[in-house]
Amino acid sequence: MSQINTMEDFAKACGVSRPTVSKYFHDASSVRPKTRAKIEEALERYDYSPNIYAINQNRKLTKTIGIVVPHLADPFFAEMARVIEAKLLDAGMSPAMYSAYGDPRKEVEILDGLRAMKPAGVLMAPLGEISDRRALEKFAKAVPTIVFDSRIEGFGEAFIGSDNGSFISQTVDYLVRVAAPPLFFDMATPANPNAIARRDHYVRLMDKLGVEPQIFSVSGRGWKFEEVGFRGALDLLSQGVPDRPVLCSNDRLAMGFLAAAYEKGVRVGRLPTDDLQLASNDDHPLSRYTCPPLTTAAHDYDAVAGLSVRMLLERIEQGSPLRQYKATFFQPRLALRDSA
Amino acid sequence: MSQINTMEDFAKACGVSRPTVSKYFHDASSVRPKTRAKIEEALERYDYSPNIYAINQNRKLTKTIGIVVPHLADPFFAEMARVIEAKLLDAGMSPAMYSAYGDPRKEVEILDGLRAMKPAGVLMAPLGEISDRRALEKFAKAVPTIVFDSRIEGFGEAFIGSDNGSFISQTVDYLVRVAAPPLFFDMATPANPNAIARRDHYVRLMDKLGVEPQIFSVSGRGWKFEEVGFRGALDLLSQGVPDRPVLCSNDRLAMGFLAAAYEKGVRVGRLPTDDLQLASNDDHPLSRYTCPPLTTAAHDYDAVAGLSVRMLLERIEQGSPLRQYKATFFQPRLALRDSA
DNA sequence: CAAATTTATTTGCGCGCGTAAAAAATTGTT
DNA sequence: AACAATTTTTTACGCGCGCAAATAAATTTG
Repeated sequence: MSQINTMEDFAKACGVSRPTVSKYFHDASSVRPKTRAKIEEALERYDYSPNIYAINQNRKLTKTIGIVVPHLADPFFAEMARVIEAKLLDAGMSPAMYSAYGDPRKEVEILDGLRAMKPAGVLMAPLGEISDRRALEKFAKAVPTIVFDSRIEGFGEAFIGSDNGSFISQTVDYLVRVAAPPLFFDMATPANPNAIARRDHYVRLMDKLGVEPQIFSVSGRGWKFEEVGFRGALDLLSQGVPDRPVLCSNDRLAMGFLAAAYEKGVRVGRLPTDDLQLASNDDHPLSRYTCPPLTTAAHDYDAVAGLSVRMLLERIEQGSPLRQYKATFFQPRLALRDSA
Repeated sequence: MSQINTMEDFAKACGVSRPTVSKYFHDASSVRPKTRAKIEEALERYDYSPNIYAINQNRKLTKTIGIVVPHLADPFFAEMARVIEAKLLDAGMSPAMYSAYGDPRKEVEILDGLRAMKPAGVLMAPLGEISDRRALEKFAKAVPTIVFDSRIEGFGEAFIGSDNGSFISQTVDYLVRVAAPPLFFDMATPANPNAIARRDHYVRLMDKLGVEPQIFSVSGRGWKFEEVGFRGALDLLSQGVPDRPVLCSNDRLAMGFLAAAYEKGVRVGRLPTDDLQLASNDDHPLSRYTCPPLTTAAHDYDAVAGLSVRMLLERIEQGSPLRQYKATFFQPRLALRDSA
């Protein structure tokens, strides 16, 4: 045998029949140990690997799992995608990662491309308000889809995310204890449903406390949150230092805020000598290394990723859509650091 | 026609023959405008798309281009991958992104998987010293590979990156002008070839200046550079504030350093009232938002990504390996901010 | 050791499309 | 209108493997 190109060739080289080799590649433990040894021995010598295109053409169920996030250059989603990918690999699946990079048209293109790949399932965090809802729903009808982080009603067979209400109530409660009801700092027109929910919860919480909600909303679009936070904080601080703590909708805005405060000479921190207390949400991977380190409410990355993967795999194994839509919200954990 | 599943079905629905439809999908402009109109009209009504597995099985040359980076959760590589992906999409290719997440075994697995996909080519930033050199070289022999950012000798048909010497000489030169020859702060055993080159250049430069090189190397492995920088700086600063500026090998280490300085009450900045000047390299996406904003040498992200893509596409079109290995190094640009 | 059971082999069809060659139809040219 | 040049159709084979049914061999059981 000069050159091993097909499974036929390879089977001959092992002294085993082709269907048996096929079975082996589908599930190595499904053939007798002796046969398996023969195959794996030949595998060493010839480094043959089956043609994935021929395989996937004939299998109705691919081993591919799509991971779709709104923006991979956002460390939160990068970290999320990393954890999910690792868990999928552990389960023997082939993850394929895609990022819409903030563009809803790109999001649809990704789904189109994904559908052509006949994936076993998809784990997706949609862009949010700006997503093409109809396209997403149509996709989820054709491909088992579990949604994480950003919920869109009517899309996907299940949702796994974090409890925005709890984010806000934990951070607000802490700030109230150590200082006063905070000013809420966010983007005026956020695409992300979590951002919207957080603002709503803030208002509700202030109402409950009998305090007038005070919101500073920064205009701006896209995913340059640090820049938005920076501009907004510059604007806010030029009107004087707030007489109460500031709660940022998310850590990336808070980082921009910190940069602006630094530039303005406003000392952020929890000590009596500091000018302003600042808290935030998400526990962005870098929030421990800001100056000062951010007090923030932390996502349970691993729990969200873990349950998302488990639910998708169950759904796939089961072979039929989940009986009913189920939304799971994990509780954040307060990460007390020095900014508030 | 109840359901359009195959190209055969679709061709019938257009009133065109199957080979013509096939030709259309390969190159839409290769069929007569009238025929093209017929096909595109039917495309609207039936939203058929050819089976990618069947296509790729029969084509020797896939349109897939692999993008492989050492760690996607590092904003530098996330940004790099984003730009490269966009450029590939513009060129009509299908990018597939992979991250080794710092693990050399994973890097090899990615390449194995990639080879099975018969990609037209691959753009790769290898892990560096810890990479399985032999596996990489073997891969590059089978698949057109252009290497970017981290150079490994003997691997790939070309290299595009940034000029480490120029990084160091620009930052050092600036620090010498405004203060004094800097202390160099880096990781003791970096995997990345750029880190090694930067330290070498620093030593050479100090020699040229007739100054004793002073290096503070932090032990630590992996990709948690902020943490390493933080620990190292805590250690360094506990011995007293250096009497000269500090130059960090890269921005992520510098961010950790800044956090440590903040904790220690050491004021970093360029003003006379500050205690320490700190400069760095890379122009990490967040380095403008640190406190103080980092003075750093900036990669030309777009130039590196652009040339990498162009060279790979040329190589693919040409159909044969590049006549000779060519390494291109772009000049960094000094980003003067407030940390030094 | 024979029977029952598990596992492997043989055979052969089908997946959806690429592609080549020859024949037919369409278009452009004089 | 007649011819040449281009484009499309027809026909038919091949890609590498999944998968199913029948048969044969190996293993386990009594």
